[in-house]
Amino acid sequence: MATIHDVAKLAGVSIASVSRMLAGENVRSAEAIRQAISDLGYRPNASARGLRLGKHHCIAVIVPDIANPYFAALVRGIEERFMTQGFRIIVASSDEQFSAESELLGNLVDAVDAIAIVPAEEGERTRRLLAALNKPVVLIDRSVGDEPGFDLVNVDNTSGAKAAADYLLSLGHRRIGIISGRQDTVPGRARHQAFLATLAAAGVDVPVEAIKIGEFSRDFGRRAAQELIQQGQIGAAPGAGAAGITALFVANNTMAQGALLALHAAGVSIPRELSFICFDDFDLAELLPAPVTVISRPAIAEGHAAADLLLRRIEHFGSTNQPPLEHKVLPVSLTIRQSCAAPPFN
Amino acid sequence: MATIHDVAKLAGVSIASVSRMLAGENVRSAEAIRQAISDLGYRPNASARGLRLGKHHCIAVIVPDIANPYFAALVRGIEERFMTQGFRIIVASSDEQFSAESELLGNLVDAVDAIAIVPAEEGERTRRLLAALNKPVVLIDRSVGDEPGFDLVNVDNTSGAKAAADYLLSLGHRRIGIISGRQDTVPGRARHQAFLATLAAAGVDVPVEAIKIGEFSRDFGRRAAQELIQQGQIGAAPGAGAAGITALFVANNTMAQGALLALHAAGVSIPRELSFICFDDFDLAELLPAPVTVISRPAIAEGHAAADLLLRRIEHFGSTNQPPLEHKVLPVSLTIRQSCAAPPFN
DNA sequence: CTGAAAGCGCTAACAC
DNA sequence: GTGTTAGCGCTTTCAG
Repeated sequence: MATIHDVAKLAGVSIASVSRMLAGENVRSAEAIRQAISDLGYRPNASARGLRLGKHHCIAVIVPDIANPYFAALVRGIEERFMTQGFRIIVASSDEQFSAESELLGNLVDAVDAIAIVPAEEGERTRRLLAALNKPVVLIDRSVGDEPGFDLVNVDNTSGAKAAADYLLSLGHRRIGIISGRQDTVPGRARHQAFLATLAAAGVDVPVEAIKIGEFSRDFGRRAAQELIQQGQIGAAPGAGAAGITALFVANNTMAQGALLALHAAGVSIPRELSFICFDDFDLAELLPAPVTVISRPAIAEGHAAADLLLRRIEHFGSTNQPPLEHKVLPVSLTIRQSCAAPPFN
Repeated sequence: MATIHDVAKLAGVSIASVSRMLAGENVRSAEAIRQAISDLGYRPNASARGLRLGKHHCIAVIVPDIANPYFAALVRGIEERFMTQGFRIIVASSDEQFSAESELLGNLVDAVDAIAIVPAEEGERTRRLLAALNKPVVLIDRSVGDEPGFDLVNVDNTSGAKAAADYLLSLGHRRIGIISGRQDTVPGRARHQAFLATLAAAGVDVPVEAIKIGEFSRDFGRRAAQELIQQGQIGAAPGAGAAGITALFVANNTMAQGALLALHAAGVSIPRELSFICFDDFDLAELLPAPVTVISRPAIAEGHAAADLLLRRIEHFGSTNQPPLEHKVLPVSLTIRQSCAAPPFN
């Protein structure tokens, strides 16, 4: 690999001139240097530059699971923005584990200029971990306490859950079930509470038997739906099911897929026996026997927004006038398809 | 950030001793050093180490599109292996563009020790580009010419396509259509040819009107299916369609999703009017009105295999006795669900 | 077993 | 405008 010295020698100048030209300064023998650079196929050594400048032009992106389509799209959005700015992206999956996340962060801090993260855990220890990094951080989708102290991008979970509830209500449903994600996360809590509050405001109470709370995973979604079925909440014989629910809200796509799997296996007909609505769109949602009505959110746009916030903060990092903390909330939208209908008589 | 000097001073030794301890050598004051390290929260600076050693403990992973679930799973597999070995992963999407890929590679080479890549293009110029990197490279899914000169991991496309053809044949289909991906790629070619060859061996010819070849994209899949429908190959009135096809093979998941969308929009009933089978499993394939029968491949395992090959090559890199080039072919399997049936009478 | 010192490739004073 | 030079933090000779 050619170094700056080789270039300087070939061009007949000092290494300083080469370095300057590379930095965009005016140099007399610019042409000769350019020539030498291309002759030698010289490219500056990233480690040396990183060592010298304390900058790496590299961002760490940590998500719970890169194989989850939502996170993949999010990463894509972040990538799109940063690549055009000459930054590299290191992506890693935390597996929803604080310990893994903490280890990853430990390995990556020294190699990156900033961190974009969907934290595995929203507790105080995550906030401390992140703060200790002493680097620009942007939180995505989830927060870390009420006063995170970092920029934050997420979607309007409350409006989304409210829209879902209003829609179900407008269809005439009064006995509604809900499968929610972990309540120690912002999306988990916001969606759960907004949904129930909207129903409550309309005089509709959700009995505890019809509330399932657990991991944001396909597996939990499936188990929760199975329980609902076994309890007779869903799919009881028509007429007999006065106690059962006529509609189900599921708080994210992975859980929804699991629930759909269980519902399908049990032969529950959607929307005839049960109206189904969930948060997050997913691939092929429109191809299902009853195309699923969803609250969709803009994953790629979230990635862009997060990148923009981070870029701004990187720019001002170290200087005294930090831009104020920003919390960007992106809108979600109700995509009506065919998984919801008026409740059956009984 | 604490440096090795701080640690040395606190432990009352020279920086050399600290460095040695870190390298695993025996040192008298190991205990004091360990203490100092943890007191200061010291972690070696990656750039400095990279500069000094010419190694970065970092791998570049380049895929066409990280938002494609197959590639996301592949990346996950690679990640799993490397993370436990203390390597970082830089992921980037090439968008199926040689130019983008080439630029990415240019930006990344100096920062990584090896490259895992699903090349956007399989031509000679990609081979040259990769060879010029002078780093360990593993090709995944696609090759770069007949003599790539790199380790390669892919799946048994031929057997998979053959299995699909045999299955359709065994069901009694004789008029079969195919939607294939770009023929300048290994998977595109292998699947296409094996499928047609298997049919031909059974005396079944596929008319040119029933062969669609294009991008491996959802969009092309949709267009191809639409054409098939418009041409009267699919969905013609029963009895009238002696010229139409009774089964369709689609060569990958994204095209299959597009085709399914078009078929669904046109009201084609699967498998009553048309049997449908495709390469690659996809999320929720089992939830569709007619759960899709597929040839599934082990994305995560491919990632593991690629990582293992690369690890081995990194280890021996520079030494004289290079391990021989390896081409690892992983098996695929036919997952029978309900999208295929015997052809309708007419 | 240990410390001093050289140097990886680069940038940014500093002096001209 | 230009060249010289001092490190960035680390590993690794080389003496001891």
